[in-house]
Amino acid sequence: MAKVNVSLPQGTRDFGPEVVRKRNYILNTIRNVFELYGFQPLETPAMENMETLMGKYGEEGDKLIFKILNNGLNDPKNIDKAKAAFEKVIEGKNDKNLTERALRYDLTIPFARYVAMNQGTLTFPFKRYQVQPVWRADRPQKGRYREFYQCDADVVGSNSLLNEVELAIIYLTAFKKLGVAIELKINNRKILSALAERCGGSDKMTDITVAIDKLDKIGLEKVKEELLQRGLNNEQIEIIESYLSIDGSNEEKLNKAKQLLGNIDSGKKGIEELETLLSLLTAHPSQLTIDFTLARGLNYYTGTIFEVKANNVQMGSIGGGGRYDDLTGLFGVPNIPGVGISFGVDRIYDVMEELKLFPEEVHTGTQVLFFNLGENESRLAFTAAQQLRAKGIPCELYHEAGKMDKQFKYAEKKNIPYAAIIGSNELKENICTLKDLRTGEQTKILIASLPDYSF
RNA sequence: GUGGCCAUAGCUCAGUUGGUUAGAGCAUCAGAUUGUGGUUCUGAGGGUCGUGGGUUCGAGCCCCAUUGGCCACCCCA
Repeated sequence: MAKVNVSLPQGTRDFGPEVVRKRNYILNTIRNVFELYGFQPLETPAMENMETLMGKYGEEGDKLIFKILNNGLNDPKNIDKAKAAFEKVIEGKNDKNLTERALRYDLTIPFARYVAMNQGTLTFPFKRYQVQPVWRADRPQKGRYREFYQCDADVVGSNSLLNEVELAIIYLTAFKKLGVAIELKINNRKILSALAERCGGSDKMTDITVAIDKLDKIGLEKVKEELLQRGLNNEQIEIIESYLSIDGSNEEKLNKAKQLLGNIDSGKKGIEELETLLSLLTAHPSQLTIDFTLARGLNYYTGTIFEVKANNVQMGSIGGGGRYDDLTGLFGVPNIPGVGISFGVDRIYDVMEELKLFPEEVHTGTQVLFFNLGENESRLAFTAAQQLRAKGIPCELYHEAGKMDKQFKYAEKKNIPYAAIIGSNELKENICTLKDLRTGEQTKILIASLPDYSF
């Protein structure tokens, strides 16, 4: 065998037939739930103009954007410009003479761009879902890839909390259908901003959220250390500590939060929103957890924030989202509020694989394999196969007359449940030996009645 | 971007303090078996030991570099 010396770019993967079937199972399940709630599909290009993406994901995010080199850099008339641009890029600045396009980093910003561009023609509230790959120049590790799919649903043009309620139910419904046990964590950015206000100023907001988001990972002491490093004083840290130590049932947590932050406008508003949300979701209490330590990295969130954690498995969040007041403002169209959620498809796949949650049926494609046992036999088999296909039953005719041994093994490997054997004996009587390969049982039936058999 | 561990057949892995021709299981192919697979038995193919350099009489093993994988940090889905 020739030595194959090719490889894949770091952090990317091929998806073989089995894997694609499982992935489609996940995606179709989620898509169906989206459709059920009136969301419409949208697709945007793999690449965007650099300025659409830059500066939208924070300093760290900018570094992780995959940039696309311009064409024609070696053209003599461009060489000087390209060299100058390269110098600038080395200094950490982008330059259009070297790169003016980049691969999309998430689906939310391209969506905001789309809404901004089409605001005149869209019917609001506009509800869309989008399932496409995104790219990040991150170093791969467990549950983290350089190319991965996001599966987002957003509603823009509505301030109603009803949207949050529906999105929460979409999460719960989709994961229930997939058989994945989850906890849906909820918090509200307004509460976090009230906390920042109590600690001396809204300019501390980012420092506080970044630090407390790590609580479950590094523990309280380390969080306090980090807060100190980020320039907060002991009095302020004490307030944050009392905030973080809030525990109990959702109701108890809300009461304690009221005592701490209820006299600040944004805190009061945030707590009210959480209360309303919970009161509308009373049918699903056990999976909903208020988590005041939940902060979410993306800074454009302004209200409710969500995060989905799978139970019984070591894995980062498998979904997240939240409300943003003014995402399209970035593209010159202010005052279009929105709220959205995202499913981490690749991580959901890994979780389902680890917990063995894929149903048996996802493996089967072809239902019937017609054996090829000679020229005349296969002609008849071919006709029969066409009749089954006309009925919508996926089937195959073995590609050449070969040993039965081989044909059985082919069926076994492809997980085909039925073998239809038409040999010289069957040919004479116009019948077919139909064998169920899972049980080993076989029956003879008329070829003419094959399309009516319930496979 | 920073750090740790790893890389031997298609896959999972052995390979002794550096020593002759690098092994096993699974998988593949062929035969035992001319119309009944999954079991069993027999046999075969398959490797410049990730790549490049170095040390040595001699390197799969030691050293350096490089690429890739896994894991942690940063960040995130």
